[in-house]
Amino acid sequence: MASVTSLSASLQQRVSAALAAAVPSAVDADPLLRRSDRADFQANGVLGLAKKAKANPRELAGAVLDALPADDVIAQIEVSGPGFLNITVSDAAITTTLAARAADDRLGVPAKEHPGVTVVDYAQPNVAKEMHVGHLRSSVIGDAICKVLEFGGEQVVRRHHIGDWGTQFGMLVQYLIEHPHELDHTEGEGDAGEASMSRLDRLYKASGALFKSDEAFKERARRRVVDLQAGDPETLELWQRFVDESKIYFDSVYRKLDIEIRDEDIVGESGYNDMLAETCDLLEKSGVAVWSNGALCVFFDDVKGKDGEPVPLIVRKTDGGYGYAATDLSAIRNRTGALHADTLLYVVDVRQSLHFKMVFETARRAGWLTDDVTARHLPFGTLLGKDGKPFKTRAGESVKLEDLLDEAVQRATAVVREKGEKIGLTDDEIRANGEQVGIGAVKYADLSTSLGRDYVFDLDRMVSLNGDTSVYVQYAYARTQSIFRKAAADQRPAAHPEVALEPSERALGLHLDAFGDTLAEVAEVYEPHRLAAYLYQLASLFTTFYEQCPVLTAEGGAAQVENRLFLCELTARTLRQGLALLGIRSPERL
RNA sequence: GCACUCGUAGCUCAACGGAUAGAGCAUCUGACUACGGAUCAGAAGGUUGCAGGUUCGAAUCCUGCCGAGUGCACCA
Repeated sequence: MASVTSLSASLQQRVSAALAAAVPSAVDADPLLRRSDRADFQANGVLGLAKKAKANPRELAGAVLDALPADDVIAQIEVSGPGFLNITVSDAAITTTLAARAADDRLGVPAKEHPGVTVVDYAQPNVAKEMHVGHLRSSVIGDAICKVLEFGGEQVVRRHHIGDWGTQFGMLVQYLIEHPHELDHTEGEGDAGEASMSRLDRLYKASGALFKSDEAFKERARRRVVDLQAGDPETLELWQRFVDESKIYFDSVYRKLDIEIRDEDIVGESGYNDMLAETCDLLEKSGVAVWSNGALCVFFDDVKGKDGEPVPLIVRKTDGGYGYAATDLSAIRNRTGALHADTLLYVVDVRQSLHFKMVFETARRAGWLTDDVTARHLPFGTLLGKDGKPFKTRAGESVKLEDLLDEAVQRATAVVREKGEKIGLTDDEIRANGEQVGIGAVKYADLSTSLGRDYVFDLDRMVSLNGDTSVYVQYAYARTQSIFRKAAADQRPAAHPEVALEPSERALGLHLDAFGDTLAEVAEVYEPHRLAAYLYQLASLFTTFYEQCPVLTAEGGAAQVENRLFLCELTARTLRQGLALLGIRSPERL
């Protein structure tokens, strides 16, 4: 259980010290150490420093070089170009560092000594409604962020802010009262989630139609909303049936998506009902919110509408009802208060940016967000079809999430089967692989592009199993396992620092060493696509190594065989761990 | 109208102020009795929307244009 300092990090420290030795005023100067295509690493920091110290950059670089002698770790160091330092590390240093990683079950990745509490708000489907592609991104990205943060030692509280409250429940409950058996389960129904959804959908549509056509029903539905908000027990009980029924459905979709949603983490909009009145009260008394046209509002200097008039955040509506801002603000109070969060993350559609900006600002004015608390909206873009327009069915409806997942799995299974039969997989294995590959492909496509942008959802491409896809990464893992199955009993992984490394081994090794640094970066900026890029690169470096360096039949003798097996093993563990953090499985045979 | 986001290879996307802007797909050329080729090696492909500015150095920072998307009082 020992964390390992990466070669990059230790070089960073040493170059920094050398900079300080050369220029005493540069105690905290950043050496700007980066990977390089001209050596293993390059330090760019000398240039800026030379400017400040009014020194000749190349001379200064020379002075830094003198303060940084070659040793066990640094095989070579030279001044290049206008004043870059190119650094090459020794083979032995690479192998030794990797051996330390292999000896740790966390691959040498440190966990925070003083973890904070981060509340992540993600995966927020709506009760009584079908889940569509829009729910995919929040769920997949949120899940990956939670896992990466948790791995880094952070205490993560998941919150699924489901849409379980609002005026539409008046209509639904009233309809259920008048048609009491519409949510009853029938004997021997197949897919429980699907059955639940079809009941809810039927009821939603029927009640909606009645609401439009029947004035008397409309009126009864309105009165039912009042009962619901007043906490009438019978009404609440029926409302709860909708929530419970929906959870059966959510559960089945999330199981398919291979994302764990725990019941205690589902705290929907209704979960903050008890706080709404007080939230408004506090805002009004503190003067943060004021009454305008009968609504309780918060105004901002820089938020104006089309007519140039200021547009407020409405916490309480003219009819006395609470807007969703009241709910979001109450949730913040709960999260910073009762949950002691010091970071709040919201994995929510980019279209709600302005809303969150206003909510956070309001919370700051009210003192519910202090300087010690970070609140961040992590906005994701819209899914587009191949035509560059929002992803819809031909009929112009939003695509059901389940249909999309089913199709991905179906296509993946077809491809997996073709290969699987050649290598003798059973039918069950093929089916399992099809799910892991298909779902992985969908998740990877979502996680490999930067968050904020819209991205084109092209099932053909992501299940085509070529190029920058999860399957390529999964396949690299399967190959490592294949080597181990093939290895003789006396061929075991073992690090041999004395064995010289081929170029492709060095490249693989240096990249393996960067796993922890990459995770730290991802956790800091909340950008899972950096991890996806890292894993793709790792898989790519591995296949090059695999091609160029025979493992079991290495010519350098037993020590080289062991050392290469050792590289394979560390690669396998790193790939598997990295994919797991993205919520993607690693089949053993593919 | 105002605000936010974004314009990078034919297409889909990367790039923490650093050297020659990188991947994948598609195209072209090579390599298969294989530690399982779902692979690899290589080629070609760019005025980073345009114009200024800051800097030793800009896709990245600043300003102005052009273009696209999204949002803008009681739905969440």
